[in-house]
Amino acid sequence: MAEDGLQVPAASVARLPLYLRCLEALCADGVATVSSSRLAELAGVNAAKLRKDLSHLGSYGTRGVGYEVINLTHEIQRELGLDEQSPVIVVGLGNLGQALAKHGGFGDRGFPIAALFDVQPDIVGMQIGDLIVAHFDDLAGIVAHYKARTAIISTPADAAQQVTDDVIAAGITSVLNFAPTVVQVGEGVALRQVDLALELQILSYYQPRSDSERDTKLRLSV
Amino acid sequence: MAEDGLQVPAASVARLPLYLRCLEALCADGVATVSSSRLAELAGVNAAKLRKDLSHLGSYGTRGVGYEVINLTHEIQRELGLDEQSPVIVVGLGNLGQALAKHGGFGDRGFPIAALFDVQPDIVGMQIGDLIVAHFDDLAGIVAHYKARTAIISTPADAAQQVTDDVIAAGITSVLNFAPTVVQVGEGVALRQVDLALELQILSYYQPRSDSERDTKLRLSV
DNA sequence: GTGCGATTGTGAACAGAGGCACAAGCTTCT
DNA sequence: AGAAGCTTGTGCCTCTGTTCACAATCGCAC
Repeated sequence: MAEDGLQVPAASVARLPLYLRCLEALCADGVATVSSSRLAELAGVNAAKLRKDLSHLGSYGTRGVGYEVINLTHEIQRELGLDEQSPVIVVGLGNLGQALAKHGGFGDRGFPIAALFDVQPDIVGMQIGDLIVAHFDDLAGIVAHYKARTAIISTPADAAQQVTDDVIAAGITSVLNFAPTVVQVGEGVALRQVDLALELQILSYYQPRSDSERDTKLRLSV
Repeated sequence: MAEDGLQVPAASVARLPLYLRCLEALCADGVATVSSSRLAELAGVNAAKLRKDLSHLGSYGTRGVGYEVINLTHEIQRELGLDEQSPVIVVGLGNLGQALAKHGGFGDRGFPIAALFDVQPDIVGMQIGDLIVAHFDDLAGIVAHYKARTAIISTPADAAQQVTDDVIAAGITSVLNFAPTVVQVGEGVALRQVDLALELQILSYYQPRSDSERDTKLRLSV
């Protein structure tokens, strides 16, 4: 099935970066070869699922041996389009936005932060890390200059949709939304939404509760 | 099917907080009643799916009319176990941890931050928001005192598993892990993992790419 | 060169989630 | 009271995703 060009299932795509992170850890430990069962254990998934996920990007394992760590790393990176750097902008530099801007994990993984935007007078002009916060009015030119394709939205909820529309108009094609609201994007724009408080509420359901009509049986989440 | 006590499907549970947030917005706008199609539009989901999700917690709609906003809000809160406050601790107060600690969205939604922990001498004792960062050695007593059940882990990756084991030993039963590594928990502990860089890598796959063997057809994510 | 233990890749069965479409049931209007 | 018009709740079908289990294949030892 190698090189068939057909799309990888969304569920598999969502796990590939996880495998990648595990592979990088193995590589750092000097491990040259890894079996599906070992890698699956590290990633916390079923081994057969991992093999099927990897099979979508071709046959890069060796039967009887396993996967060559470096090789598999590169294949996943290629499949995800991580072979080149992709500059990212951050819009909205409140607490969370500032933390994201200072967070080293993005640049390390091929997503250097190219520019920061806000509209608040006390935030525009502020230095965060190596960057100065620009005014959102200057969005279009800066996005074009850095060829940024991805935007992280960490504005208040009521600004998120407008900001999303604006960054898309400026040429952004991927949006990662941290604002606590649903945003809509048109065709051809990829979107992921992360809501921190929402995660806690989901966890809350799985809390043991003996108080009321709910049975006390525990259920594990993923 | 009301009050049947059977578990709500995980996919539905993950959406309930989303509906809750939309309902709160409607309530703030003074809307008293909402139809499944309107609420689904706000939440960005299919109306039939929304109705099915809600049906898992009983019949709280009125045919021909819709759902009473306040009533439905309370039913979802009850189902998720949000009727009482659930104190949360944060472990690891680097950039991200500090932002999470200062983030107002948790306390507003029933998850007051009860205590902060770190081990770095320059961070322990620091004031963040209203709280002073405690040393992780004092974990057990503080968790017991506040009856905290949920921990947010925002430590470096290499500390995450040990910290997770420790907080569980101290009585925590829900873990929200932001450290960029997979952590394992035993039976009876709920876990969710959020990795920010991972989200960008997933988005990367859906970027239009004309460079290589990949077809250029766009695929939208959720 | 042959056999053996290990591991991949995948067909097939299974489970879970999603969505259509419609009957049931409520409200309102005449 | 009866009819009309909505909207919910849900049976059923489809599709996606997961898991099992095993044949195919590899490296290595002898």
